[in-house]
Amino acid sequence: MTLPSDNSTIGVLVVDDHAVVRRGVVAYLDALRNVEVAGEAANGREAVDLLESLKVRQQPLPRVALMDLMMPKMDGVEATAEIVKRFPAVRVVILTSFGEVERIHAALANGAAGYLLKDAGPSEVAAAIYAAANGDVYLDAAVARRLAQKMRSPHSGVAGLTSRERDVLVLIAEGRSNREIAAKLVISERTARTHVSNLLGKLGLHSRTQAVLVAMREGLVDPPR
Amino acid sequence: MTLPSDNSTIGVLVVDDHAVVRRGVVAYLDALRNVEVAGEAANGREAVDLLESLKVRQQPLPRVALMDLMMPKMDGVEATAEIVKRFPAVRVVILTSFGEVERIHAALANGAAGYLLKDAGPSEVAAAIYAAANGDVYLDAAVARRLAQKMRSPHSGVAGLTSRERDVLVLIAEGRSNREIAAKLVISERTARTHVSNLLGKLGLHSRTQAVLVAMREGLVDPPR
DNA sequence: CCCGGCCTACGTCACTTGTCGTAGGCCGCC
DNA sequence: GGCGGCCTACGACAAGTGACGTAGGCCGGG
Repeated sequence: MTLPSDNSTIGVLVVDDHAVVRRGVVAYLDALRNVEVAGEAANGREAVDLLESLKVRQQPLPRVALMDLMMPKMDGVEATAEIVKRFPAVRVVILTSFGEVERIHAALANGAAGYLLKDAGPSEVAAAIYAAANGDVYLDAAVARRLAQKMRSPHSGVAGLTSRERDVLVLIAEGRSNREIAAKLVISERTARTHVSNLLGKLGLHSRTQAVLVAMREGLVDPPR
Repeated sequence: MTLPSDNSTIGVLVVDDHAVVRRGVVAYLDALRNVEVAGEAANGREAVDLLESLKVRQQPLPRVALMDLMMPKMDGVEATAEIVKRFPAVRVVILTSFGEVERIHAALANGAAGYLLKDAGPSEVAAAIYAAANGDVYLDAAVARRLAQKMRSPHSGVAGLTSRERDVLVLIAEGRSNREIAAKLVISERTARTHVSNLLGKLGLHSRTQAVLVAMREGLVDPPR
């Protein structure tokens, strides 16, 4: 674990919809001498608003945001994009329960500076914060492995799909029929079926029901609640 | 919030696969004077083993176990059943992220003494522990509402399904075809289709793909990981 | 004992889904 | 300019799916 290059205290914003988790993270951070909890937020919207209000009051922004994915109001992927765009000085580290390849991709593509799983211990959280504050990117070992795994086989996962095929897959995972998909995407039902057939082939599946599970597993859609 | 009837310290076993969550819960509990963390476990198996080893060494068992659902090795529902059966003195309180009706039912049917959501604050956790220690059952308000809601409409949710139909629904939610379902359940494919058709009707659905989503929403199956 | 509900099973029909091949228009890259 | 990939679209066919009605055996409650 590398300490940050300067000695100043690192402000950290904790974003999670579960109070228990925020409490746990804060407990982790309290044990770190050069880290200070700069605030808490229960969802992405709150986080952005909080940063905004700090900015207008010309108060110092936290250097790092520890953020859950899967929150109401605004999820972590959206919030990351928003924060990276509007507050480039704030480095976003994802801290989430699940390692879905698709969300990992999305988060990193949106400028996340790290990705942790919630079974991480205090030292990993610390390492990720220090890395982020230093401008580095920290990936949980399990996450990195999963990412590398998918990289190696470029045509196995959802990564091998075209953007249109992903659109279709998302709709399949919402329980839509081919007809509905066609209507939503403003294409003919035949074309929708072409996309379905092609994506099933690429994923090595034989039915849309299985496709639903793959879409969930890869984090392409939220589990229904 | 009612304090426990006697003054002795309440031992609490914390069971969750996420270290951060355990840390948060422990932080909650540390603030309660008459509660003591009696141990931690990362899954149901560990929890049962820990209780077992305490028992053989004739050490006092915790009065309450705070348990997550959805853990590797042994999930919370199974673990609850096991603990209630083998260690009746230990009251199990569920503490989980999601309020799926089906799991709530399963957990309570297995003898859980409470059901909390992870967005609960410290006071709710405390109330649930005290209630459990007193022999009462504590239900999170949102959970109770959801439960009551489903009670009122006996034939809308998965509750209206026969046990065989639930079996079929679970297999549908695993992406199985009618033929596979028939093979698994050792019935004819026609019969499997009868069950499918009947359960779709009861749930007000028109395709097995939608049934997958309902099964997930109700907690009848785990989201695929 | 009879009734109701459940599980089993079949036939039939309509519809949906998935496969295969084909093909034109568009766009970006070399 | 040519080539490749993508999106669009169709025909035809096979297979899977879902709806409806029917029916026998079993079991538990009144």
